Amino acid sequence: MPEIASPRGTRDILPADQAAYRWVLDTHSRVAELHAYRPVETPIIEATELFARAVGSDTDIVEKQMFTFDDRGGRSLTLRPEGTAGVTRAALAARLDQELRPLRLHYAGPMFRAERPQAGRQHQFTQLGIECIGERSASVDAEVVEIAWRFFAALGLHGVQLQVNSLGSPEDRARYREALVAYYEPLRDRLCDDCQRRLDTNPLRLLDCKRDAQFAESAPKIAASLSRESTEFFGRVLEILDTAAIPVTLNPRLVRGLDYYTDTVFEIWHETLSGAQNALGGGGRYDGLAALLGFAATPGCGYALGVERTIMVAKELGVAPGAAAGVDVLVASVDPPQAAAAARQARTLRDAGIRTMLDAGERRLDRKLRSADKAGARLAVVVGEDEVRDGNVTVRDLSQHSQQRVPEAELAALTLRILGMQQ
RNA sequence: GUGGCCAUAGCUCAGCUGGUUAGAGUGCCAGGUUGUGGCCCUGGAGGUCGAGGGUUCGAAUCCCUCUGGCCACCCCA
Repeated sequence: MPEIASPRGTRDILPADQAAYRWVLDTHSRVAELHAYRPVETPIIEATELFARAVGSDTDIVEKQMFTFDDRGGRSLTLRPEGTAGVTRAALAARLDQELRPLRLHYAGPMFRAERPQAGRQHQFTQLGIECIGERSASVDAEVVEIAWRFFAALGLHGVQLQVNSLGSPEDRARYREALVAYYEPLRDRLCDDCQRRLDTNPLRLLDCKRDAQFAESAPKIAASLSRESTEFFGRVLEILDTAAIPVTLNPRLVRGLDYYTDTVFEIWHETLSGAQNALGGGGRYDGLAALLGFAATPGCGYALGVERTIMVAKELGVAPGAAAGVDVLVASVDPPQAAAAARQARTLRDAGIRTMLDAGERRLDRKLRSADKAGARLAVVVGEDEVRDGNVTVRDLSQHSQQRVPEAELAALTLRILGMQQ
């Protein structure tokens, strides 16, 4: 019988990988909370309708990338492909925006998309992000971009590049859409199959088609379709970012894949990611989202970043932490009769808050010490016949090659002192 | 979803044009040391050669299907 493997496009996050994940997640929580964002968690499954309405039924995500199934009552559920729709639903359903406005939230967790997997693209991946809900202001947009920027700075990730654009209001987008259709319609026969379809379903996406890039060059620019309000709004966002010394690249062709975006949109790119998946994340303003979900119109702005891609880049740059030792002290018995005594010493150390591994098996002492090394323990406590007879323990410093025998009553205090921990 | 490359011990890989019981390094376990690690020596375990089917006297090797990984496209995290 063949062994059971993890499903296609999924990965186990094994102990050796945990340090890097925690580093990224903890750093993000810290940076977000430094900006007064509070943590929130939402279900991994949501009503399919949530994403159909929020993300847009003509988007790739909803068209072909969702894991959707019926529950026993025949209701259609979907494994969340992104976080903003769920967080917005949760916040507005709980009326949190009526307690505090704007509402600042951060989150992290697994997301699911059924694309063909490859490096940096999995069926299940981890995303973290923030949402600022309830205020339309340039200052909020700049804050959101700045938090992303500061997050990567906190990780020591150099070389991130901010791509920024404005899509304007829904009306602006509609106008721009018309302009694009008017421009592309005469060219229809010369467009690729995908683009011919996009022309009818989602003309904005024509812009980032690589095959038809030649036409995009002279296509109408979105800036020309922006209302005065949106133009000024975007101008203020850029101004604040400039004041904050956050370098941005204006990219008029940047069109985010999700329908709910309005006005400011941005992506974060890194050159070390292979060309196809060069985005660490992206975000923007979504003033129309709440209404799409059936709530009172409520503006919002946020971003989402890929944890696995961030770790890939961090490893590439050599700034990711390696596997962390999971133990401080190994307590080893010498012969079987000392097993109980060794267990007692281990309990003493654990009561003092020291990560302690007990090895009271029947292996030879030298093998036990070898394991202690491998596990990354800094100290070994040897419990043999003599120690038990005299009420002592031998405390060996594995890096100093030195050891001392002390009364067992002093074990915890001595260990804490050597480890540099507070009593 | 479309196209291409790939799949041999836990890991990194050998295995010539199909020919007996599939190898190495490393890791793991044990012995060398009546109780002291990172080195060394010796031995051992570990593979239905990704899975299933086919061709053949004979398949890790050739063919088909499936599964999975990688790459490109699409798009994004």
